[in-house]
Amino acid sequence: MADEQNIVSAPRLWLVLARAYGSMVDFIERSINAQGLGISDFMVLEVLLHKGPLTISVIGEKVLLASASMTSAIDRLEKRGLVLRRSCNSDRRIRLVELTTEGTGFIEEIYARHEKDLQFVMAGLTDDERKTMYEGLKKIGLAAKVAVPTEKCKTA
Amino acid sequence: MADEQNIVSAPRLWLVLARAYGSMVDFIERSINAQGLGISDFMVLEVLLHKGPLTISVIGEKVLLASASMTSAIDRLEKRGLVLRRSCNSDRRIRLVELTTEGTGFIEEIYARHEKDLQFVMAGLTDDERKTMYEGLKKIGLAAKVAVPTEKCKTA
DNA sequence: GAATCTTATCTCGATATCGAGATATCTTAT
DNA sequence: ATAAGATATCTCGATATCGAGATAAGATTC
Repeated sequence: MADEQNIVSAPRLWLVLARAYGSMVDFIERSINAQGLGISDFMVLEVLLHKGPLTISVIGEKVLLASASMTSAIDRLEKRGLVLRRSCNSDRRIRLVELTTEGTGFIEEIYARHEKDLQFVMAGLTDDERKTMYEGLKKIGLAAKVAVPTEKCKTA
Repeated sequence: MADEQNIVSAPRLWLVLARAYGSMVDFIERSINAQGLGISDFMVLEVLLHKGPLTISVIGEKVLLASASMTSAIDRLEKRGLVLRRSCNSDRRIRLVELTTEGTGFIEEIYARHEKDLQFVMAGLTDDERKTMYEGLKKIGLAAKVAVPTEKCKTA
């Protein structure tokens, strides 16, 4: 089905996209949960590893967490000694979050495995396929972000 | 970046996949939340609409919810009068869940809009692109489901 | 410099989800 | 028929997340 000449309908494509995403998340979680780390906390650490110290709200934008969720995420990581909050003299509203030495080693090792895992899962894709998927997914993501959903026709 | 000749790395492809998924979920939620319906509840109703009455565990497999989550999902929908649980004589462990008349009308209307929304967001994709993405996403999903994450090298 | 607006973070209460375990029922082997 | 195991659902407690509102500090306007 949906093989040779059949057109892939939007709902079918969305379904397979959602399934692929779900399987990927499961897969990634299986690797990460071993260290007692959730995906969100992992993403926070990863951002800090690759971008250096950042404010809580900037991290939140990168990992797509609301401010309330960020507060507890950083709380969790701080309690485990993986990050620390540092106050800033020039702007005292801000708390700059940075990895501790322990946190750096921790996330470096996990991320290295994570990257290998991703490469392994995507090994079956040719460069052309990757390119097409990359562009297509970007198109979808952008369209979804900009689009306004169909309104219910209200009689009022 | 990642344009003409550059190879799309696995992490980049995963990132854009995750972003596209997130934007799509937001988009779909914007449309569905208006009716005070969450994505999971929407999916439950949708499955019932297209497959007819099903047991709780079968629905759970289709919408990827754990049994505990299914119990409360069906509770929510039943409380709103959109579905009902029917006991089964041939197997009294089972509860067959079916749409009420009201539930049927409700989900039919919402799903029609949902389908239009999906088509709109994906309108920019050619048939070839859809096909490649469909196959590629299936590959990724399958690989992720089968794969065993890299193990941490334990010294024990 | 006081009033007002904006921004960054935190607190609180509500919710969806899950894992583990309880219960009831069905199935199978003896 | 009975025991043992499998299956379907539910209950309970824990968790991550969010929205709304509180607080504090910086920025702007008069």
